[in-house]
Amino acid sequence: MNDAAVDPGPRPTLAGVAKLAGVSASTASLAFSGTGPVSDATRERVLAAAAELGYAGPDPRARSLRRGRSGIVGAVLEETLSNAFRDPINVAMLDGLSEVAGDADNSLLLLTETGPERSRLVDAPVDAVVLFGCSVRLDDSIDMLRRRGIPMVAIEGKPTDGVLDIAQDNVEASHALARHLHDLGHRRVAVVTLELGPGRHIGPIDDARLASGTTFVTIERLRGVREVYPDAPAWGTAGSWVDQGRRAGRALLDVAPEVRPTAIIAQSDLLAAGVLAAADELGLSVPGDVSVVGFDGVRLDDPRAAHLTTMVQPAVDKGRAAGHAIVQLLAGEPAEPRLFTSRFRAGDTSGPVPTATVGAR
Amino acid sequence: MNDAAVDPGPRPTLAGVAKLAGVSASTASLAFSGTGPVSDATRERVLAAAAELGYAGPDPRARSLRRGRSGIVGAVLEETLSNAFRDPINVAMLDGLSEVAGDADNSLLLLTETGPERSRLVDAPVDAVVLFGCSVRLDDSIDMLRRRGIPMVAIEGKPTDGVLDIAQDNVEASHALARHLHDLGHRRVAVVTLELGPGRHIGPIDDARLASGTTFVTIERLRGVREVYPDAPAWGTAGSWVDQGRRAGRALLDVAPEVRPTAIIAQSDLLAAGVLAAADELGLSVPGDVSVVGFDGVRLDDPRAAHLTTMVQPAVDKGRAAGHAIVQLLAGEPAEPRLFTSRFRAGDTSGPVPTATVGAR
DNA sequence: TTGTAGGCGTTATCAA
DNA sequence: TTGATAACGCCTACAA
Repeated sequence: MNDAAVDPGPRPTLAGVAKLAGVSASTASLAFSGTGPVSDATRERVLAAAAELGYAGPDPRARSLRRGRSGIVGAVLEETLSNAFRDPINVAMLDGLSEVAGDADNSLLLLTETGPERSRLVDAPVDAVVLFGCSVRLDDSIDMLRRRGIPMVAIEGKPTDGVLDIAQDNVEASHALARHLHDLGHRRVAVVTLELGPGRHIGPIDDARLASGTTFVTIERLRGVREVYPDAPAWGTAGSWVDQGRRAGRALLDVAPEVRPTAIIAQSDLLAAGVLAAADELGLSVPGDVSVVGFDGVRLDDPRAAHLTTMVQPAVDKGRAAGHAIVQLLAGEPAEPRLFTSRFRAGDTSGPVPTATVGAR
Repeated sequence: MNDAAVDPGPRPTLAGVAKLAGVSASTASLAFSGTGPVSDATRERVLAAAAELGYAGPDPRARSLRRGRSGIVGAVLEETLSNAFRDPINVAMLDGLSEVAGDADNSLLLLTETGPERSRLVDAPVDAVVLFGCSVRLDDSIDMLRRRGIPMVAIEGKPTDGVLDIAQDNVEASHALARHLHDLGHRRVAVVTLELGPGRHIGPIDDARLASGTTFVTIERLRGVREVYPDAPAWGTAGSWVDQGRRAGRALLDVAPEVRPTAIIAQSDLLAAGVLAAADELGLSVPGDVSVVGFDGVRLDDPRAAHLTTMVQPAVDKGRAAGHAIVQLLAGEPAEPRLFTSRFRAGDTSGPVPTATVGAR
């Protein structure tokens, strides 16, 4: 009749299917959801009608309004994806979360709150949210979500009211690393930090800068070191990747031997790998001339960092714990905050302080 | 009056805010969306009422039903996140996509279709979908989405009806790599492939296995090599990570010199890095004893692979292109398929065939 | 500039 | 086992 075969017309709806099948919309709904009692004959008829109309099942948007659930968990990162995922530790946490969330039929929505622009976070149809390290910048959004009753979990975030905390013993673990070096006799020790926020300032961190820092994990890890080395100089990086560590390493190590640190504590394994590369380029032997320790305990492909002295943290478990917490909160059950502990792993990148620093080489 | 201060009661809605502000719901809606004419006084009143009730803005679920848009783009991967993100090439593509999608106010929903279980893909409130390499396994889901009129874009997928193709010159690029080795005199060349699907079979790939393979990119890249080396043996891996390449390298190289390949073509840079590690462990020099080439042109931290001979592909651009296509399709505009080309990059891991294979070492 | 009305597509509740 | 009814919370013509 009509030559406009191009326009498929309005998409079929459940109501349309029901009409064609000669049943009520509610019955058709039951036929699809599998919930509730429907005779086989009726179900067949509904499915046949659906096939005929090319109906692909209930519209997820309508369903989520009606049910009050979207099946989506927001994963909030404060970096671009390529920066965040450059470090395997983040991928591991996300993987653990994804596993548990997936088992509960939830998918992950990637939310990168990278700037101060109006955040997509508050406009996203999420049932719950996991914050991967959250800084002050997000406070407004967090407020909105709290008002909406959206359960929130933070992994290594600054403890915040109404946000369940999945924490890591960053202070103690960093303290332990520093202790390890102190026991080896090191007295001139420098720290290469993760991004301190806000902004991506690269270079020495003085007290004023530190006081204005926003990234909780960076501050905590530095604190742990300074419990042992109160005056340890800190070098801030733009984030956890090898290049940044290399750059920091060159800045810290390419100086006269008598002022050169005998050990460097990097706040991540990736940064440590960069420091090792820098030492290599400067002709310094590790741990002969300088000791290097990392943090995270991730598997690195770089052979130089294969046996890094580091603190191993249970990253996947942390992600899983966040997932479990979310699932519980969504079920209306209470969830407990968690504190994960790191384990010291001795490698071959740390050793006794060089006996004669001056003139050595 | 009531001692139940614990129950915040039902969440406030736009209607509630409107009532408190003494305006109609539609006016309140306008006050929030910013669209349309509202007097400043009224807006103030509405916002004040919202603040008083703790209303955090329109419910995204209701909004997406009403508007027919959720602001969500699905990113479909066929692996666990940690596997997918282990290779920087995937992260790069995702980053490009995220950039463009984000500019258009869309967020990415991570959908890992890792098994044959009922897919979450068809139940997710997505406006559009980007498939990262899609195999036959997804055909049913793709069908559903097509019926629903959800725009789909595939990056390096098997060309499929109704799915916009963002392609890569995999055959030609692999051909070029093989040609390069052929020109250097190599005649005994082996291939280390990406996962072939279905399943994660590791080991030699014979013709029957190849015929049952599902992963398009793997098949294409192998095809390109076989145009030059019709009989090149292929070793299948479980995926693109260094360990897999190392394992493949050991299997292929730890044999008598007279049958050992003089060159290995890895289908990714990560796999190539693994092959280099294996060669190193076996005491083989590169490219003295064996040449190794990769694919992708990603930046690797492993110093051994710093100057890998490879084909550089514009991964971020591919992700961006997918994003642009999605944005156009969502706007009802037509979008063109794209074909990206790779660029040969000579490194120091490929060289002339060893003159005396036998007895060398 | 504001209000009224209707519906986006489902599903929960209840009664038949 | 099925059907009628009523939301879920919002937005957008259109009328006032």
